[in-house]
Amino acid sequence: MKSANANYVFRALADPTRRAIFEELTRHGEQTVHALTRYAGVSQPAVSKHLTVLKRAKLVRHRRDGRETHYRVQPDALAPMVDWLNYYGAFWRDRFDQLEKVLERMEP
Amino acid sequence: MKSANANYVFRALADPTRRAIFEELTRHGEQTVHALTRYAGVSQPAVSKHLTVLKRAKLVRHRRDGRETHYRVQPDALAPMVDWLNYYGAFWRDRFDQLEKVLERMEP
DNA sequence: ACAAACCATAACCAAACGGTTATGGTTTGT
DNA sequence: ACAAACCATAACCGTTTGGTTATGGTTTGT
Repeated sequence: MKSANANYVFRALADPTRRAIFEELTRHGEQTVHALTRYAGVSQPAVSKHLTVLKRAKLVRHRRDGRETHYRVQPDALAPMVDWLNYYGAFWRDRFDQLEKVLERMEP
Repeated sequence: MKSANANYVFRALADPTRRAIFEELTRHGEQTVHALTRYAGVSQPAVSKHLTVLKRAKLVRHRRDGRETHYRVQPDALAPMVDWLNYYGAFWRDRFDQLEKVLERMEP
């Protein structure tokens, strides 16, 4: 099995700027490269390159609309990392701690 | 909050060789550098350096015993990554998919 | 006592990385 | 029609990274 994508996902999220972009897209939804550039604190080409890396990992999708390109997260792409943690990382006790948090969020 | 360790954890696990070492230690328990070197397919100094990076992220601990050093995983150190996934990654719908897997594994 | 085993560190190297500025292609507004 | 806005790509650059070989310090076995 050993999804070749797992590598891309782990690599993509290793960089803090890339994580910040992903986090921003998660919190505030779809955004243009321009908006992300203002947020990220680096140049526009740098943001474009980061988005390319995130795209390679399928962590984001893009949608062109005229002269602007909107990016949004594709959270399913985190599956390899989640699976990896299920397997090698988290033990049952931790899992259940997380489950409690999840349930708390469901019925506040 | 923003644990500075999260960076180290994400970075450490970005490299496939390092992930392989961590996986090996998780599956087969504590091992010497020599054993890990045979497994990893790179030179012994390379393994030592990888172990240093994993140590920096607190993903492994070492225990000296005579001339050999035994390494073992410290899975708690994965907490920042688990937290991150809880927060930015998986939403509760996905969580339930995972939960099913967890339950399947619990009672086979 | 001595040779061999185990490991970490140093020194070095090519390649990858993350950033920059420059440029060009579309698209939009006037 | 034209200038400006938006984005991607190219070209470039210093630093980091992942690997190597060389070396030296402990520890073990004989």
